[in-house]
Amino acid sequence: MRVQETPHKPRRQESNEPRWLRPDQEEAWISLTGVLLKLPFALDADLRQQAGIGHFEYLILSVLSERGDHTMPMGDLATLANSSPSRTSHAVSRLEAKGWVGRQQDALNGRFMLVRLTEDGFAFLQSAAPGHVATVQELVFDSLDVEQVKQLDGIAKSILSRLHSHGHWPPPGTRPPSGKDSGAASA
Amino acid sequence: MRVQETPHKPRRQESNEPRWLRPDQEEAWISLTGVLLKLPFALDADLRQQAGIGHFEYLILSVLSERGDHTMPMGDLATLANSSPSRTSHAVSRLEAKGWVGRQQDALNGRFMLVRLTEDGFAFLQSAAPGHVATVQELVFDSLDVEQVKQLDGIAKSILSRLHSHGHWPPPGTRPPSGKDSGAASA
DNA sequence: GAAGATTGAAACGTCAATCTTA
DNA sequence: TAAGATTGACGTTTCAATCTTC
Repeated sequence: MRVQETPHKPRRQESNEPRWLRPDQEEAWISLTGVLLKLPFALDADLRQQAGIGHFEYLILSVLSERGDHTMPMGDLATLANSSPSRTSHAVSRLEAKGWVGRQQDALNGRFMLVRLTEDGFAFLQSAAPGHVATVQELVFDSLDVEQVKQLDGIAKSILSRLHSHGHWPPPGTRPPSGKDSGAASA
Repeated sequence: MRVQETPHKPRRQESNEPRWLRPDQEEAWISLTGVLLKLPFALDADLRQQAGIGHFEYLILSVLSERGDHTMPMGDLATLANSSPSRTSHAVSRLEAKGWVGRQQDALNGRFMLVRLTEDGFAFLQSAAPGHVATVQELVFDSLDVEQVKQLDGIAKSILSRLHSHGHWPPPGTRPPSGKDSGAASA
């Protein structure tokens, strides 16, 4: 960003005046951009090295593991993993090839595809989790005090809320989540 | 995420006890993960639709435009764009194909490759900037008060600082930035 | 026909290997 | 031989088109 493209708050656009960023917003935006580009890379690299799996695939296993029966319909999985149906389906295919998840049609409604975490998948997750949690602690939380953690949560939730209400999410091809699960994977 | 893989703060690892996340950290982490996955997608999609260019390529043009001569060595560009030399080189090639940047060897030291924003590239940037800035305002800053902007900047800078000091950045193949430009693209 | 999910091709990012200049 | 940069192959993500079930 350097979002304002600042070189010149150029000649105002003839028609309607653009709203440039305030200096403090500008600075925060540059910092945020750094996090947006670097942190996912670091998480991915670390996880891939420690566990041979990407951040997003890990997230899928993690989401599944939180269900009592370790099973969830594809669409809900996509929503909770903050992703598109397509991306989720591809990732599930990869995980299936490793034997860590299985697919089966929903017996009650054949349109739903149920994704299930296998025992091997669960065992893998258990082995990978401590290392990943340690990395998250080290990279994100060790440097934040209790107050900042609360602030971070509030700020992130504000942004996510805007994203949804202004139609920048979800991506095309997504169905409205079933039940009360709207918005962020926030619980 | 759901980083703790919470299903079970399982039997503690035999050797050394993993540090799970506190509940407030857990919640903040889920929120942050949502931002990490959704915001870049939204920025990319919006920019690609409004201007036919990706977020990262836009960032490159933007960084170049801030130099008085609209020119910068490849390595510095990579650092300021929060990226790897390889990714930056690929992106510059794409921009070059569009005629928006040019490459030329540094006359004084032939190892450096100077990247220059062309007039067409600058004109494009000027046309794309207002729309992009408006999106950033809408998605990120419209919902944050002055206090939160300051908090966000502090939190992001803390995370970036950790990333660097713990060796999770920069990516392999990067040279130490020239001069005082270490760390985040923070100004 | 609409909802849910998948597929394949194209675009992008990463990694390791290579090339060039100093 | 080291620094800076590039290249190509490979893996992942996106987008649009398709398939299946209701």
